[in-house]
Amino acid sequence: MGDKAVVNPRHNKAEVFARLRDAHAREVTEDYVEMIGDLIAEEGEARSVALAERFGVTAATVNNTIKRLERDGFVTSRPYRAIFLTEKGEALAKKCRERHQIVYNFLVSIGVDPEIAEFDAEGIEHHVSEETLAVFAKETGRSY
Amino acid sequence: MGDKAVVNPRHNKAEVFARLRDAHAREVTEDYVEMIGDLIAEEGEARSVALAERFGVTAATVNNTIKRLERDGFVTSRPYRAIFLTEKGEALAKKCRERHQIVYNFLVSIGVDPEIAEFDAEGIEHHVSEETLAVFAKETGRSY
DNA sequence: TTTTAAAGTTAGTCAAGGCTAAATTGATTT
DNA sequence: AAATCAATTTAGCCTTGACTAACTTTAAAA
Ligand SMILES: [Mn+2]
Ligand SMILES: [Mn+2]
Ligand SMILES: [Mn+2]
Ligand SMILES: [Mn+2]
Repeated sequence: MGDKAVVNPRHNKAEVFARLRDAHAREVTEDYVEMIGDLIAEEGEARSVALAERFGVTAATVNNTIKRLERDGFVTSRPYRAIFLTEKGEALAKKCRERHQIVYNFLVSIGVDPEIAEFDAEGIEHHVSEETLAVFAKETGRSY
Repeated sequence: MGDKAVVNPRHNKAEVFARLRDAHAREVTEDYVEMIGDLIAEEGEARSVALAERFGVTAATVNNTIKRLERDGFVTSRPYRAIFLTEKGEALAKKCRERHQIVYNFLVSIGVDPEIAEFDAEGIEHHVSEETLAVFAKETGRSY
């Protein structure tokens, strides 16, 4: 009787959180390659000082992060020189820029103030699956 | 002539990322108080072992986190006993549970598969401002 | 009531991502 | 060519959030 009724274990919650932790681990990398790409496009090159200013962190923090990105094959750099994206880095930057734009456009399209959308998109983008992104893209610009 | 054209500095990008880092710092706390609340509701009490199982982390990790939550005034606990939410913890749990539900419902309502929505909502919820949340709530259930 | 198993704790390690302060290098002025 | 200034790097520190391995306590079985 009763039997603890394991009616619907559905899926392990643990899977959800494992994926969340994965997304987490990629966030800084994604924002950096995107920003490095932006800087190269806007100013011709990406310097540490510009990254530090845009992210609001110290030069030392940028240095550490760039070393990590280099280790992971997303950028190349030589001491006291500018930072460049590898092909792998450019590919990721492109993906992230497009994703960012889709999220931002979607938020604005449903009525979120553009200023607010800019804040929220910066975080949301890292947690949007391909599937959800596709829905966002499809829904954007609809007349509600 | 030219003058470097500082046409539209708008707001500092740095603000956006500062807020992102803030949201980050709150994520684990938010997921824990929500989960502790769920466990108390579902099973009468919140034990470490259940938290470890649901988050997919080790018992040691749960222990560390609970100590931090206790330090920050969200929970109380005594050695080898269950974990309880303080009023502050309950208030946060309630807010997070509602927010989580609104995000999840919204995703499903625009056509995201419920399984996928469960994954994405777990991350997105922490990056949705009050303003965006209000828009999500309003848009949910519309006929598109 | 003793034994055993499960739950919880402690100690020690690690990587990411922040910081400050000090040293170094490169670029611009004088 | 020196001197100076800005940019970058290095060293050392911190917290969070993860782990393993070993230990302790509580609860359940025998
Ligand atoms: Mn971002
Ligand atoms: Mn971005
Ligand atoms: Mn969450
Ligand atoms: Mn949640």
